[in-house]
Amino acid sequence: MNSLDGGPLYKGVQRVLMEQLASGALKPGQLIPSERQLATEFNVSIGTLRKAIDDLVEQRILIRQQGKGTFVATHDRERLLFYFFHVVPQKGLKSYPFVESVFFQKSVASDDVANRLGIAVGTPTFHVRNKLSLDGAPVLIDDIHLDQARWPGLTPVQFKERPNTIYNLYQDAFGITVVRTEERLRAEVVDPEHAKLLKLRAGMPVLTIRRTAFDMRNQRVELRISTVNTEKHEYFAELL
Amino acid sequence: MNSLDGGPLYKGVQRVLMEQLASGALKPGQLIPSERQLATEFNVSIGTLRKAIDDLVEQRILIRQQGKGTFVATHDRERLLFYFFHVVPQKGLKSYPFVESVFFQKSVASDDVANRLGIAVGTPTFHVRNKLSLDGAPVLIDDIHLDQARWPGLTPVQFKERPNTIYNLYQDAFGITVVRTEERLRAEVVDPEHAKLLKLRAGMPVLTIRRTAFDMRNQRVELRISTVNTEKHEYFAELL
DNA sequence: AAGTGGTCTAGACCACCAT
DNA sequence: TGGTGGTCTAGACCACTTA
Repeated sequence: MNSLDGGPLYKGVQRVLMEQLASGALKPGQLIPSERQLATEFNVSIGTLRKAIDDLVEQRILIRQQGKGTFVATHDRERLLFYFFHVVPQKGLKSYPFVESVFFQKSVASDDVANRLGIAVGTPTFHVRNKLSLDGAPVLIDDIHLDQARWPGLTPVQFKERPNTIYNLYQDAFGITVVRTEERLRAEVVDPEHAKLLKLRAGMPVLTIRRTAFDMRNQRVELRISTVNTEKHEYFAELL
Repeated sequence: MNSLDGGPLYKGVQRVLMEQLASGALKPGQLIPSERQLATEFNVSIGTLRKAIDDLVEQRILIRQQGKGTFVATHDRERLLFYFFHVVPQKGLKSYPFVESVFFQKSVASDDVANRLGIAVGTPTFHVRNKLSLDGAPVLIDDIHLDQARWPGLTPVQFKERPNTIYNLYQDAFGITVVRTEERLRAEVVDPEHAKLLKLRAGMPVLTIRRTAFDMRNQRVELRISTVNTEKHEYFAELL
């Protein structure tokens, strides 16, 4: 009776749960009803209900904790470092970056930015630039591009005085959760502006990462172009 | 009775299956017994048996086909292109690379190679260099390093006249299946030898990918250093 | 002790594939 | 038609957390 059907039963349950998550009816950090409760609510067996949740847990949208319950995932520092930050030292252990704001300005979408965000060229955007340091030295420049229409009233203060990660800010202030990203990497000659910030000589190679982030409804919500000095660091990925 | 226990029952079943796969008792391409059969053999319920297989299917070690059965995965061209080849055109569709052999020689492990393969410096190795072209132009140089002890009797002929992928050769000729890789990427100035092969000017930036491949027993079996011209192509990764 | 997720059972029925 | 994997049920019991 709970509306959505068509395919398998557990997929229907999954869609309903996903919609509640995407709409904000279930908020990040919140404890969701127990499996037994949900099973009776949806009028399915506990096995089917668990199967519906399994996928969401695998996508790290929900987090199961034995004895406590199932929670809606949040974007904490740890999650960022583990799943969304792929620059590591060539030697030594991964660590949290130290972030400094370079600027926050209004802009309009260039050809490249428009294409990657799926908006029209010339659409008003925010352009945020941050400098990230690892082990005391600048290693990475982030150029973040956002559609103004999707982030009404976003201010530099929010960006600069945030205690947590940027994805956490998106989640807290706008109810938008990044669940998936696509990254495209190239080797390029460093741009003069970036060279200065990274304290790199002109003409040196840098790694550029163009990352498109998607929310729970699979909409593009952010384009981030990272420029990385890979003299002492590198990009790491584990692939199946 | 089937030996291995300790944790959950389905993990035990999984370990036994995994051992049969790693030892070659179950070979790539082969149809494994049906779930009902395995369930009675292991003396577990069908649900538990399925749960044991679920993980292996997710790791793409087994492939389920409704109505037909469950098969041991093979390294065909499609799998390679989809899961182990991440260089795509900046514009247009992904395509199969055209591979040419540059050389096949015996060598000894350098510092870097030894570290990444987990062997001692100076250990005898094979060093294979291939040139890969996309859309008619050379884009990528692969430098493959293998521990001679792990690949006894490997010949250039096998490498050059192989109809399929290199991972397929490993599987057919040595019974070694690559199931997981780690990749580390940097931007570097192109090396003169590589520049010539890629028809790149000296001093241009290239993307280097250091990939370590692991088999089913989680042993390091191959180091592949790819040097990529990213003027018209790029490295693509989708991340959760 | 009560509530949660994690494991396991012993089936039934469906969808798909080969013959 | 018979065999396969895919879905679903209605429980039971275990491991863990909190009070």
